[in-house]
Amino acid sequence: MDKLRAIKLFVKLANLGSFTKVAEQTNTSKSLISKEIGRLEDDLGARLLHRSTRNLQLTHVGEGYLQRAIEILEKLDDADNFVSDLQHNVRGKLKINAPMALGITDLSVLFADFMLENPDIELDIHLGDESVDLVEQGFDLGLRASSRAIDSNYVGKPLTRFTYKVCASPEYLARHKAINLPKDLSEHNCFVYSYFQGKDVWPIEDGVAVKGNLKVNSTLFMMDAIKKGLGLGFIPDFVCQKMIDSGEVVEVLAEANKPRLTLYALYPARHFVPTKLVKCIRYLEDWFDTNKPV
Amino acid sequence: MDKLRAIKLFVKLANLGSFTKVAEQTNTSKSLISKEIGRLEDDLGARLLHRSTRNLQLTHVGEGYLQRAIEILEKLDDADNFVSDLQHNVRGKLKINAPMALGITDLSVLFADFMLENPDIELDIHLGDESVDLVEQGFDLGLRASSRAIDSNYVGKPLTRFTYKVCASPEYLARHKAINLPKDLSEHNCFVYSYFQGKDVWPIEDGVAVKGNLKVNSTLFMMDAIKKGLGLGFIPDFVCQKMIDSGEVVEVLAEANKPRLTLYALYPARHFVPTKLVKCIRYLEDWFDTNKPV
DNA sequence: ATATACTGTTCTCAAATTGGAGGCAAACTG
DNA sequence: CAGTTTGCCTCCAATTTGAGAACAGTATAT
Repeated sequence: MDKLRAIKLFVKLANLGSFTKVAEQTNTSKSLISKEIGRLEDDLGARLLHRSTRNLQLTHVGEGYLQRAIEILEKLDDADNFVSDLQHNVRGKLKINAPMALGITDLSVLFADFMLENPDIELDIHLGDESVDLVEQGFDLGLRASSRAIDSNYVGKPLTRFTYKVCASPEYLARHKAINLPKDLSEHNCFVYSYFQGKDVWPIEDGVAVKGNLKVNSTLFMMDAIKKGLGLGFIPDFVCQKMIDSGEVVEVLAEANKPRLTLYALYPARHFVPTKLVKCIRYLEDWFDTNKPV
Repeated sequence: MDKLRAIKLFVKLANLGSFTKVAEQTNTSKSLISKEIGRLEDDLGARLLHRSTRNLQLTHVGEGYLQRAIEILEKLDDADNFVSDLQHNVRGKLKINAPMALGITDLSVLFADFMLENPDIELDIHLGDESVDLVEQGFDLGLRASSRAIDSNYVGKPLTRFTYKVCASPEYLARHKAINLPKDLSEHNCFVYSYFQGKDVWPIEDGVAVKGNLKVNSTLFMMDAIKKGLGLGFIPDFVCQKMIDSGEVVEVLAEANKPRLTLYALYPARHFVPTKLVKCIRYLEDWFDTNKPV
């Protein structure tokens, strides 16, 4: 028995004061209403209203139950609306995880733009390179750079493709041995990004073991050290491209085989993606389409 | 779809953290739980929890919905308990309607006894001969004297049978014409009970038109006038019997055909009679069984 | 009075929904 | 790398369901 519907019908019946009218208003039959109210009364073990063919009268019990029933239905509506709001409204929090490695550069601009366009969406951005489980940590969205396919529990929308470049300042190159082959790097001061998975091995060609006197978890910090001519860095192109273009730093080993990664927008579950999240993801896609014609 | 059960299962699921455990605890199957939760999610249009084979995690939405769901279930329990209390507790008010005609005599004793035995029941007794609709006026119980069957909307428990007697004082009879046949009454001073349905016709044999100089809505008052030898009265036997036995008044036309009435305890609906009402009705039956061996 | 219209309930029966069993792929465990 | 456990899915029998008609009763109109 669908108690909820019975309660709804009971409230309606109490308002309209007629089984027939309730049936008409709900496009059902009199018999249904009669049965359903009867079932509810059976379930409660009490009579809710006295019926004479021409008159309906709430019982003492019915009186009290009606009041409570109304409250219950209100609370239910409330709960439904809560869900619906969270689902369809472009409002509320959006908890996002992005790797520090690329968070500081373009993403800051990107999300600033997004927030301008969607003032009702509250962003809660966690930058960090630890591999976190989105669901476990309650993230709505995660950005991941990956060369391989995506974990099947998540949907991964590819946003852009990027690669890494080995950068150094012109001064550094002038003052040190020439770098013609990947293995030449082992004799240079190669900065290491703290959370880089391969740690002391740069994924150039088959991988090159490197060492250096700076380890830091910020590519921008690293870029500054490179610009000062202190050493070499293995830097994502979206971080270093502008400086290469301006001549501040120079790319070496441009021809060497380096991984081409894809930046994914990762989000859990495939059904019922909240619209605010959909909006955000779409924004990400658009932004990378227009601002990053790699 | 039984949304309520789905909600209950969802709450249980959120607590136990496992579809399988919920199935075990509810003696149902995994598939049911899965289906039901799925249905709820469909209905809400949102995912309530992320499931990976080894881990359940409430969604943002699910988190909020859970909270509300718990409140809803509490309110529902509350409503059920309210009904149950009102239904089963031997406490609370009992609104009773009884005809004035017989209310003043035995009923006062009867209900006094009843209240002694049931101190938790509050009686609200309305004496009156106007024919009131029990349900409309919110009465739980009505006492009715009737010769015919009972209105089908009510259940009528017969309590006792009684009849009427034509009474006069010995003095009155000595000072007036003899009364041998019903029609002789028309030449006597016959008191009329105000609310008596037949008004000026006493239902003796085929009915006898009478007239008199007293009209009152209390048989006790009338009895006093009779005892003083002022006239004749058509009096229920439970009012006059004792005085007849003691010789204070005398019955005339004892052989004439007078209506035999039944006193009914009338109450609405045959299902789900509140226990306090059941108790009261049973008390009435017992009382009349033992105290009134007519 | 008699007829009429309208009430809520009951009955029947076809149709929809249901829930359990078993199999499934996935994924955490050791 | 098995092995176990998880949630999900498909299929089918069984139950439940609800519309419609017939019903019993009553108020209103004639």
